[in-house]
Amino acid sequence: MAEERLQHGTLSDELGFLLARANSVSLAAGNEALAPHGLRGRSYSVLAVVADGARPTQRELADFLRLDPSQIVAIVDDLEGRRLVQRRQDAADRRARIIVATAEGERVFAAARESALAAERTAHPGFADEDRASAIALLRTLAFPEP
Amino acid sequence: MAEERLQHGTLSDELGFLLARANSVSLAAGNEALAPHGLRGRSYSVLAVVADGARPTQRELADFLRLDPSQIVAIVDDLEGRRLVQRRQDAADRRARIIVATAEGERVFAAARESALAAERTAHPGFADEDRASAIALLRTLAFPEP
DNA sequence: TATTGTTATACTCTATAACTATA
DNA sequence: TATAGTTATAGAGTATAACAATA
Repeated sequence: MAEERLQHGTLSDELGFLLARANSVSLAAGNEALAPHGLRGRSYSVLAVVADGARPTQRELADFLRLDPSQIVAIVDDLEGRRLVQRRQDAADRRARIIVATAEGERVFAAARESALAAERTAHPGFADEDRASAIALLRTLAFPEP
Repeated sequence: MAEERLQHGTLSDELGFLLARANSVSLAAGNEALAPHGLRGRSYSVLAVVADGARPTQRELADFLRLDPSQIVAIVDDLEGRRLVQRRQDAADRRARIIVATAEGERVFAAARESALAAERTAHPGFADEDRASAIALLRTLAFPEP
């Protein structure tokens, strides 16, 4: 197969390319696993933060997930329309909306998370459990670079 | 800042989320660095494979970069229009087009690669050189999962 | 003045299907 | 029948600017 021949080129030494390809593999598997729950990668991420009880504002979600605030509006509109999350007024700052999960939102998230983690394992076989912790630590340094 | 508080949630244990965020950080820095060369992440990747002398067909590029064949058409059209690559007939299979770099394409790639690697370093500070080799190895297993 | 959420818009990327020419 | 490249189209994701309410 051609892939093997091309794998030894200069691109395979670039973080950017490897991250893009690994993300593509992961996202394809993730979207497929999340579809039965009516979610995609982005809406799953929003629901995950909210179901965690973090009570984030939309702005905090945008910063954390690296999505534009206007994208958060659309995602929260969708999730709210399906009664999975609610917008609450922030008592301290009346401009801000705090997003919380409904009981149904927590149930959907718990089921979706099972599917997502299973998909992660099948999408990345040969990725041993003992590697996982160090891999997560490494990816955190790439995902949250220190200024 | 809110980011620190949210960083301890369940999402930060998921490969998919960390890959998506790391890729977002990397891509933003990469696109900015490549813009002066008239390239973006995807066209840079195509040019990189071709400038390597790999002589891939468009189908091989699609598989390797995980882009749809129709996307390769558009990217090669763009690069060919700017005289950075050429389409060649494959003598063995007249359906296939082999993509090769022009001398100008090799020059543009060499300059772009300098910018891309520099951007990689600034986008991911605290990512020590001694870590890099093992990180690359790890990301390869995520980017090219064994079937 | 600056920030939060919102609306609007344009552009890029992704996914699919169909067509042609070759195998 | 199947594959390589191409065209077309729709949907998802990204980026920017402007606005009202509030700080």
